[in-house]
This record gives sequence, C-alpha cells and structure tokens, in this order.
Amino acid sequence: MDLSEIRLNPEQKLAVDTLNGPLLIIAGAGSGKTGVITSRIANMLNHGIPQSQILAMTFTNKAAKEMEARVKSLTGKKLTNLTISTFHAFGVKILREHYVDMGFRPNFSIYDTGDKISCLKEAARELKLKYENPELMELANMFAAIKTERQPWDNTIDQHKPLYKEYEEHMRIYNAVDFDDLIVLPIHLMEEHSDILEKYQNRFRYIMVDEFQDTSSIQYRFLHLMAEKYRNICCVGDDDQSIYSWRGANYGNILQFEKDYPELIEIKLERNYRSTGTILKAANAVIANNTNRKLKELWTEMSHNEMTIKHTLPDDDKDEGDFIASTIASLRMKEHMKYDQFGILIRTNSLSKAIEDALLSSNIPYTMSGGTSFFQRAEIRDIISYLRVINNPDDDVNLLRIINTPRRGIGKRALETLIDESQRHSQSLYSTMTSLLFSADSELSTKLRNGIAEIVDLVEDFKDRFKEAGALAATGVELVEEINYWEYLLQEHASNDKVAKWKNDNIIMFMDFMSRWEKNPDNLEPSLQKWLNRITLVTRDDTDDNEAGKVNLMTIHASKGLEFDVVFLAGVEKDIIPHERAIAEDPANVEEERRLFYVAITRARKKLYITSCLKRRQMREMIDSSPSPFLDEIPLELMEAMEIEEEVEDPKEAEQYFARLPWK
DNA sequence: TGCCGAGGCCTTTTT
DNA sequence: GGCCTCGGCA
Repeated sequence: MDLSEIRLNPEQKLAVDTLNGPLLIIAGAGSGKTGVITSRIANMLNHGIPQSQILAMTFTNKAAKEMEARVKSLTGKKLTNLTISTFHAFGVKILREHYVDMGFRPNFSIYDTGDKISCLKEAARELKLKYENPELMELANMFAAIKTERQPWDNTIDQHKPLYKEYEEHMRIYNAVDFDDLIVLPIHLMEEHSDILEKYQNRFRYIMVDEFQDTSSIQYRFLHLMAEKYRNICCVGDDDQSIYSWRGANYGNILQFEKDYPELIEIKLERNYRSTGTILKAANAVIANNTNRKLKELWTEMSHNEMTIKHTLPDDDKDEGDFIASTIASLRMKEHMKYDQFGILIRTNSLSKAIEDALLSSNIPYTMSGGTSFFQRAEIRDIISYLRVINNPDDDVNLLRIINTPRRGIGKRALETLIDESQRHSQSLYSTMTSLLFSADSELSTKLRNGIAEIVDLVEDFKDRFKEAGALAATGVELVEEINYWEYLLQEHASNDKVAKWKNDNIIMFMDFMSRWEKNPDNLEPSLQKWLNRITLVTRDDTDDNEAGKVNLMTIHASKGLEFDVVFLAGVEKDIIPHERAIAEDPANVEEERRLFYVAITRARKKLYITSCLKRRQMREMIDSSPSPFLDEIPLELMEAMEIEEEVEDPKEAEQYFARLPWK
C-alpha cells in the first residue's frame, strides 16, 4: 500500500502533514484516528525521520501491535527501530537499561495486582497488623494513588505510612517492582539524572500519544519531560471516551497540554466513517447529557436504509444469552455475516458467564478478552510462579506460592519460622533457606531440611537450564514434569479427574504460547525474564490472531478502539450501567459511566442490539432488574422495542411487554 | 505440625 | 461456583 492511495479529509490531511511542533488532535469516535496516526508515522519515515527517533505510546499492547502492522503495510519497511509501546512496557525498557541507577538487580520481577496484595499482606504480617481482604485492596489503591502523587499524605491516612514503608522495603528485598513503579521510577531517574534525561530526549525527538484522555497526571509528566526539549509531541484523544479515571486517568491533561505548549496546533476530527446515522445520533444524544466536555458533534454521510437500534427485555440472563446466540446464528444465515463481525459488550466480567454458556451450547466460536484471563487461572499462576522464582529467587511472593505446591512438608509453622528468620536478617526467604541449608548447626528437622533442599536444588538446577539458549518452552515442559504437577492435579481433583485433565491441558497450551513466542523472529534474544515481563503486561490473551472467525465477547473497557458490524450491548440495566458501586463512590461518576455507554454504542457500524434483563442470577439467587436510565437518553424514534420471537404469541403478552418499557 | 474438609465470602472497569 | 480460612484430626 502507498500513502498517497489513502484518501484523507482536509483535517486528517493537516494532521498527517504536521510533523513538527506540538499537535493536539481531538478525534471523535470512528473518525479514522488510527489511520491518521499510522499515516502520520509513515509520513515521518517518508520525510527521512529515522525510525529510532520516533516514540509512539499506546494504551494497550494490542493497539501497539495493530499500529505497527499498519505502519508496516503502509511503508513496506522493516520496523526494527521504531518504538511503539505502552507506557508500562516502555517503563520496563528503561528499567532494563538503568536498573543499577534505580537500585535493582537485572532479573527483577514485575508484580501484578495479585502479587502486590500478597506482598502487602506479608508486610502487614511483619508489622503484626491484620487486615481483611477488602481493606488490603483499599490500602493497595491508596498506596498507588500516593505513589503516583494523586493523593498526598495527610493526618487521615498517616497511620498507614509504616505499612507503606514496609511494603516498599519488601519490594526492594524481593527485587520486585509494581505497575506504578514502571511509570514512577523512570520519572525519578530522569529528574535526578539530567544526563539520562537528555539521552532519552535526544533519542526520541518525535513523540506520539494515543488515547491521550486516558493518560494519568504522572504519565503526562513523563511525556512532558521527554518532549520539552524538541517539542515535537502529538497527542491524540477524545475527552468523551475517557473511561479510566479510577486508574488515575485525567482528561484535564488535555488542558494542561494546551497550557504547556501554547504554540500547539489543534485539529478536530468530527467526521465519522464508522457508524450509521442512527447509531451516531443516538450516541450524540447520550453524550450531550454530560457537562464539561470539549464541544464537538460527530456527523456522517453514511447511506440510508439503516436499521433502528433494537431493544429487548429478556426474562433473565439465560434468555439474554439465548437471544444473542440465536440472533447471531440467524444473521449469519440470512445476511452471510462472519462470526468476527459480531461484538458482545458487557459492563462487568461477571456478566459473561450466561452469555458464554449460550454461545457454547449453540456451538458459536467466541473469544473472551480481558478479565480473569487465562493467565490468572490457578494452575497457570502456579507454573508462572515457578518460572518467576527461577528467574529471581528473591521473589518471596512467588516463592511462597509454590514452596509447598505440590506438598513438600513445609507447612505453616515452618514457614513462619523461616520468614521471621529472613526478616531478622533483612534478606529474602530464599537467601535464608540457602544459608540455613549450608550452615551445619541449624536446627532443622530432617523433613524440613529435605523440603528446603528439594526446592533449592530445583531452582538452582533450572536456573542453569533456562540460561541455555533457545530452549525456553522445552525447559518449561521439563520443569512441569520435574515437579510432578500432573500427579498433584490428580490428587487435588481426585473426585473429578476431568478437571485435572482440563487444567493440564491449560498448562500444555501455556507452554505452547511460550514456544510460539520463542520462535517468533520478531522477538530478539528471547529470555525467561523477557517472557515473564511480557505476560505480566499482557492481560488480553492475544494468541497470535487466533481470534479470526470468532465472536468477540468483552467488557466495554476492553472494546475501546475496536469496531464491529453488529454490536450486542448486554446487561443494560439499572445498577449495572451506571454501575451502582461507581455511583456510590461519587455520584459525579455518572458522567464517566455515560462515557462508557457512549463508547459502547459507538463501537457499532451497522446494527446495535441492546438487552436489559428483567431478572438476573446473582451468586445464588435471582434478583429483579430493570432497564438502565441511560436508555431514556436515546431519542425514541431511533430505538425500537423488539420482542423475542418465540415468546410473543399472545397479544396480551405484547401489551404487557410495552407496559414494562421505562419510557412509557 | 501438616493436611483435609467445611463454611463463608466475593472483583467494577486494567496496565 | 470457586477460592480462602479456620478448626479438628492424624
């Protein structure tokens, strides 16, 4: 493909041609944003800007991958030096280059939320504090806010300072960093070492940021640091699609950007190329209820003979799933649509269950991305923990997870003694274990000594084996055999060996991912640590485009940036969207929930189906539900109530149906 | 002291 | 429906 073949409207063209100086692109949903960004990069390359000087920041790894593929097809060039990365992955890159300056050893671990909670729990135990899980999660969120400077210490929370300090100390001992560190540590590094800052400024003279509305204040500070000198920074965003404020996203960054770079050029992309007029009108009407937004109105020249938005009220979540499955099946038959043209969007992961059941029983292939993904399954986490410990034996959190899995006779009591011992010496558990093992006079019971020796031998043995080049996955398979994990699974699921088999299959699949990653020529010098870093930063299981030919089921959050010909928006009910907990936190959150609803609607190209159940299974019981108040914001003429076919035989029933509609 | 079974509880969204 | 915790047993 050639750049000149791409037809751009005047605003898009201006965006693509403006290569120097600060640029702000306000890009409405479906306005061809990705095309503009990739064309702009291609244009830079055509103008002789070296790949190595370009840094493009994206929000997800998936977006990064897609962007790279599109630039590749536009330019036909090999992109060995172009950096397209998420903020977090870029942080890892800097950490890998400068771990010494930051006080880490080379094989550092990256802790995800679960590891973080475990580490916090350990730290609390050390201080003889006991917290319930929800409290720990609250503390974890608070500490994240403090670390990223969203919240200062004050006398209402100062009591938690010791725990915070203890947590940080543990992380140092474990040679581990958390997600926030990946952003914060590079900033500190650059602020403290002007030579390093300058190195990065000179290296990346052209910076682009996608999904700018979802950057946090601290991420903005990072961008500003990097871009200040050459001022070639282009931010692309849409304040109406800001849906990550709970994670620190601050769309006020758009205003800050205008302040810091008063010379910037601002371009608005308001022409929508994605959706039908009906869908667009509905989206515009919904988002118009938000205050405090940059004014823009999307418009389209899409052809007519459009379908209205269809709304149905299934009796319960099972009916909802069945409705979606049968509609997909019939559209596929009647309109020859392919599975991957369908997207099913949900507000929370827990809503997926009933839909998945329905898709499965209708034999409709699907992928569920995000959420409790594959990598979170207990058996996969176990194996990952082994790999983490082999890579970084000081990683106590992961060592604790596997030290007695499968059973090695190292029980609770023994562990407590070991942990106390390591605390006394301010060293990691593993160091304590090795020194105990080699000191002759330690009073270890034979049983305990054997258990410890077993794990230490295993780690030392596999540390070497993994270092041998080119055999990551093969060594992984050997590891799984060595620890007898299959035996353990059988034992654990003695009553149901189908489960054991299923879990074992998952591990085989996991090893297969590893093998494919290892063999991919794009991954230069694959190593155990690189693989581990990668899988902690990738939640979405992007299994090398296995998704083709499957229906896409995902949360609304995960759908950002994607589009589908047909979208089903399920669970559009009171307390689900807007979510009750979001509103309970702060009633003002209704605006973000509305943006979420807006993002969901604008994913649809041609057809949009909305479902609201009247009852829904929650945990054990059936609870009553009612349609979301957001539905009232869609103009009546754009949306049509639709009966679920088999059910309405009786006119009376239809009458009742209409009586139940919220706007009647 | 380690292991196993019973009972309670829950995650809103993700790098 | 599954994971974690606690209490009793070997």
